[in-house]
Amino acid sequence: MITTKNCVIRLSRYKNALNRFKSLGFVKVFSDNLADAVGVTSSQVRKDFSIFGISGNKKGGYKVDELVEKINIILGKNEIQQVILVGAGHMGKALLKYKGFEKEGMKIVACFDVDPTKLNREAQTPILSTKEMKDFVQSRRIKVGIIAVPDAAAQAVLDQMLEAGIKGVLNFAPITLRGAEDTVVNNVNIELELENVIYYVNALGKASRANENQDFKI
Amino acid sequence: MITTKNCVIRLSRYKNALNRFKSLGFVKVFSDNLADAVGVTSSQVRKDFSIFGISGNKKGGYKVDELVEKINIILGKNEIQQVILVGAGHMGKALLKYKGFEKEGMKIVACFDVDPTKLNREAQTPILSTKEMKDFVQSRRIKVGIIAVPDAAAQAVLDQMLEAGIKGVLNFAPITLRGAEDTVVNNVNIELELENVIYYVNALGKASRANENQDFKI
DNA sequence: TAGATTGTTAATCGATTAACAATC
DNA sequence: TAGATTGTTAATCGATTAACAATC
Repeated sequence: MITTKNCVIRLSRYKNALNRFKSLGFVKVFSDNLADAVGVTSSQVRKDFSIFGISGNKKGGYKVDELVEKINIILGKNEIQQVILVGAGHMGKALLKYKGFEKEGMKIVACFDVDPTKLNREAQTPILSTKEMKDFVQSRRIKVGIIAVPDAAAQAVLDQMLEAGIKGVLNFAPITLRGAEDTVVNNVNIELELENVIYYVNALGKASRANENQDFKI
Repeated sequence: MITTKNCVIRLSRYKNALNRFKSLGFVKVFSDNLADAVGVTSSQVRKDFSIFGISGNKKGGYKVDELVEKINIILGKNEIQQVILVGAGHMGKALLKYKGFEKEGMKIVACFDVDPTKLNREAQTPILSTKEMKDFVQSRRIKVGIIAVPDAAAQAVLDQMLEAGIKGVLNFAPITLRGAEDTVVNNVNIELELENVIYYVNALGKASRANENQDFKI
């Protein structure tokens, strides 16, 4: 099975679009509907589905319920995914309180921090000492973690997580981390994303001032 | 000038790597050094630079200071970029307190929320009523904003921002927003990013259990 | 100079799209 | 059936990489 990063991300987007279709009462959808909703071509939709072995009905489109179910299985959403979080700073706390994860079947089961003043074992999601992380991860066989620590600490935290048995990491520290062979690290660099927006705003501004829009492609 | 999304993002990464090289005392770097630091090929580095009209010295590599300066100008980092934030919930507050933006010459100058209990005009970064947004944006000619509101409110907030004159938006609401012709919307969907990590962890797990690693490409 | 590195062109690679046979 | 839609193959498009002349 050859998959590409983009096509997994699109699968998540199809799922989100399908849930919206479902709440609108749709029972079946065509590749065209999904394409419009996600902003891709219908060829792309059918191609993506064929990569993951998802098939619909010739002429009949796809049944929304079945399709959501198939995608959820592929994305591992048929069971609740337990995730740990390292870093109880501003970003970490925001993630802890974020409702979106549970809605999507992902649950932060514990948070870890090196700062003793931040610990709180009684909280709904306990904030524990980073020293306890390895035991916690191993006893619960947790495979996924989130890093929300300052950049200077991020690499060391990643090393500790991988050593504890974590296989996949979502990193919010503004430094590109790279994992080992059989692990995944997904870097979300907020500064960089904002920088990117600023670049295009300036580029668009220059383009419109010079009437050269056609030279810009975003 | 034909540019691609990826090549602007790489430009930010080069800049970050260069700052690290600088702090290590490097005066000049070669395309090879940057390639290693960012995880691309040296061809890619030189190609990217040529797209942006950045040139170095044949044989002599690139002078770190000059290169950083050139990249900063391209990315619009030669002056402080004023940004507004809409949404003073958990994520919004975390972004307000986030130190990384100012370090990178980007400053959140005001936050807006519809909830009157959240307003705080005296805070270091004032939290104002969303009703005041348009005036604020127009009088200060602000072009960039961040959305950190629940998904159900996101589209309406985007419309208000564009109407006020905002040209570029970084959206953290878990719904893909699309802007108008001459605007940029960059969607950062945290749920989707975590979902993506989970997919690959499961895929790697399956691959290693089945000894089929060669069938997976990430 | 000889060796090394840039800048750019051509080749390769991969991802997207168009087209269409199969078929309901 | 006729019309419409899937699933897949082939064509296209764009991005990355390799190669190398220029040159310091």
